[in-house]
Amino acid sequence: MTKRILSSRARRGRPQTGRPRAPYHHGNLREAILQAALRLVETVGPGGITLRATARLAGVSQAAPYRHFASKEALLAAVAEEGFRALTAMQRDSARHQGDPIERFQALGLAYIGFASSHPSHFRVMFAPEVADKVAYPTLAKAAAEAFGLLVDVIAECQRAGKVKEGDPKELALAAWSVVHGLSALVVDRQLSELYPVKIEEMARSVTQRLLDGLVLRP
Amino acid sequence: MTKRILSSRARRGRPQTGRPRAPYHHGNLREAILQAALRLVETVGPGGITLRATARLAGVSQAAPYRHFASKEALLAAVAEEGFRALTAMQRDSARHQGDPIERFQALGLAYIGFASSHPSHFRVMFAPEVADKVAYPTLAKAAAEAFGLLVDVIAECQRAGKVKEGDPKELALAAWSVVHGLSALVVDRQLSELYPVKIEEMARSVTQRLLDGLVLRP
DNA sequence: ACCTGAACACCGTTCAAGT
DNA sequence: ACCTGAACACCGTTCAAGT
Repeated sequence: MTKRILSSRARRGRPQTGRPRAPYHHGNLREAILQAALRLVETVGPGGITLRATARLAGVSQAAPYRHFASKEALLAAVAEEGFRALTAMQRDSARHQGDPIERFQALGLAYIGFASSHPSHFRVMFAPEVADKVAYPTLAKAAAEAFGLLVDVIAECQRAGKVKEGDPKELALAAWSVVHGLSALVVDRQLSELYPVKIEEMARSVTQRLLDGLVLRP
Repeated sequence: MTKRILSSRARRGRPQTGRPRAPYHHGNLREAILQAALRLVETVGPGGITLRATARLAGVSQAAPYRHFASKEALLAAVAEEGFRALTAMQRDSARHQGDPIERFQALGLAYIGFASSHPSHFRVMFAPEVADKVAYPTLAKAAAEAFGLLVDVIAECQRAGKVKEGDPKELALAAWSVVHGLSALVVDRQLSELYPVKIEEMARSVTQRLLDGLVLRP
């Protein structure tokens, strides 16, 4: 407790004598606050990300974030948006190296679960109730839709190549999203720790395989 | 704000003159607090369930809950446990009426998604990070394991009836759990509102069908 | 034995005031 | 135009004191 006061005081206090102060945060305070929030998510978890702690970490007063974010919710929405961007990038990257569309499809799923298990707190913020209102956060909605779009596209590709059953690719993508999201959520929420003590990657492969067994066209 | 103060004061104030006070909460305060928390979860959502509000609703002082719950986390764990019990009951009930094991299997999945979509806040508490530590809450872990056990049992039944592929029923159950949990989580976290505007039940059927296509034995 | 009141260190948010 | 300080109404948690 005492420790916390001291450290926060120290961090947010006036700059140490000798070091000149940054020029009143030359315009990119929004970015600095967002970066601070992203750092907090990774270090202290979703519960520890408070507006005041973020401001402290960014070296500004507790009221300063309100110049750039309407509320804590809006800050969380920005954090979530960054998460969807990172997820999309990871997925795109892992699919790029696969020649076969079925393998690209599986790579997307594995990358999704990989992102979730390596960034559990960030993943949780992406699906937190606070940011569920997509109408209020259209750029977040767009970032989320882009990740989903990757799946739909690859499934359509598989169908064109005659490797996956016919049907609305969006519906198939929803089934696929449900499995990988489900496993990710169970891992992130630590529901599987004792129930089934195998390695995550192994589970991911087995679970996506079960799904593929249902989607793949058998000659 | 003023409204909130008044209403909380009114609720937690001394009993109105005329009505005799209950006999110092004759021993079932734990139960009363738990019930208050369950009511709060349904009415104000997971974010609104605070220890102080729960105490107010139960008509006791803010410190009273600590006699029965070690922390807010412990209260949430009790709420989550109740949730798993209710889920198990709903699932058991919906499967009871099905003759065919495959249909029982599908009924379990539909009941899971049904529970999640009709009690989204409760569902969220059941998988909240605060209660993820199963070692700290063994009775919660047991309640959660019981729900999973239903799935494993039905899958084993399907296998015995020669209707589902061979394999570790736990592994198959994990795949099944992932799909229904995934869809439930996406629904609860309102990820599907615009992406795919069909009714939840329809999605549930389609998604579980996709899974079955992968598990069912084809002659 | 069980509960209350008051206190402490936090929050999110607002708003007048400073540069 | 952008940020700070102080304030307000909340929290979770602790602890001496009451019945």
